[in-house]
Amino acid sequence: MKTPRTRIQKKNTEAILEAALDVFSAEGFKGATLDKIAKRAELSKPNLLYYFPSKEAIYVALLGHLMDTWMDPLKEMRDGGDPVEEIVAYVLRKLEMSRKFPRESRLFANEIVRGAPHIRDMIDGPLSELMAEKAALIRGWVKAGQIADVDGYHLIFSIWATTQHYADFDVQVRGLLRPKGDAHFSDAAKFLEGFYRRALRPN
Amino acid sequence: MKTPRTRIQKKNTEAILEAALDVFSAEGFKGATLDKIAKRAELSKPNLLYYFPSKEAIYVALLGHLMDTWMDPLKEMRDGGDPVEEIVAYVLRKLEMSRKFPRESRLFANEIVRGAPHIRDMIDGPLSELMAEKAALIRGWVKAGQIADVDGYHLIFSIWATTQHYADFDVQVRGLLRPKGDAHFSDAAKFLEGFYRRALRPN
DNA sequence: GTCTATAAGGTGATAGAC
DNA sequence: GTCTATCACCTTATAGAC
Repeated sequence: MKTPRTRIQKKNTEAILEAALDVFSAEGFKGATLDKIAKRAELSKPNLLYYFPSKEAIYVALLGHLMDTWMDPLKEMRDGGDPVEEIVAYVLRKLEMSRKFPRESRLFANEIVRGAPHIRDMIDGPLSELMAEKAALIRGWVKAGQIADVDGYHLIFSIWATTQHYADFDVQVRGLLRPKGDAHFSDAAKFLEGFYRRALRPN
Repeated sequence: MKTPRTRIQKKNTEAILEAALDVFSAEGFKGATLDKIAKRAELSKPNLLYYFPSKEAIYVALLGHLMDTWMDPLKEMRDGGDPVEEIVAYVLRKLEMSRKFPRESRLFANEIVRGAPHIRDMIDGPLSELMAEKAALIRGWVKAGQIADVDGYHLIFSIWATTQHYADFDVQVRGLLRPKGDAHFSDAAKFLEGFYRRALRPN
């Protein structure tokens, strides 16, 4: 990505990333074309390639740009207060991310289903460390008898899975529930809250 | 798909579908090429197109071929016996599907993330009916006080999400757990079994 | 039924004018 | 910085020999 200097450059760079998020999340890396991204960003195709050297560069910039946002909700799960409430709060934050940022969720889903060729390093590095830290936190809660005996890794996997499902499989969820707008998200929140509360309650 | 008449035709048709499952599940519809499928099926590219009229025809045949297999575990969840055990058994069947058929899971994941352009009818038709039936079954169990008060649709979504996660996000799961082979699946089974049992236990 | 050759169209990226 | 024109490549699909 060209480091934006003028106001126009900043605006165009942002327009490109916004358009790229639209197209890559909906069609995957291969399915996306520079034509579609250019049209949505209201730029010519060569002009896209003035700001980014290649299609892959746009994709990588987008993933890097969003990675931190994606890991933030988990970072906020901390010790202090009631562990069950801490975990339930994380579940609800993550579900809210699915509601507000479904394209971002699908972008990562696409990338990981394909074997995560562009973010392997992120998974093996920063995400792995964050995961280890939070799994240890959960282990501590289990040992202190504050929550039921669960494995931290699989608990977090289950939270990712259940919440991202509403973004990644949106079409299926809507096809089966036929909700008006996002109405089903409050049902999902109610379900998940009760579910995790019961499953985590000690003894 | 050509209706297989000779032994050779049957063998080739199967080889094509097997190769197509490999390639489509790993690369998505757009990312897959006839070259890759032909090479893996050990046929020439025009020979592929002798058996199937187009790339899309192979893809559609594959999805149709696998749809029933994919819905079967849910069909087997029935009334009779302890409802909690019935649901837990479904969870474990579904997890076993993720272990044994990860490519199939990723094929559907790819398709649905992209908006399910080829299986919309299946979702709105047969799957919708099956879902309604099983949601009603769960509602009955709730009303009889045999399981905790949960919404059937969201319960089934959570089961799909948590179990398919181990197939669809396999790379991420392995990157974080570094398991030997499929060793982590028994941990996942243990986690999910305990989790659903506690969450569903009435009062 | 299976092959080689190739048509036809799309796509990422570059050249060069302005 | 942005555009028009275009190249080089890849991919689906077909033609036609055997």
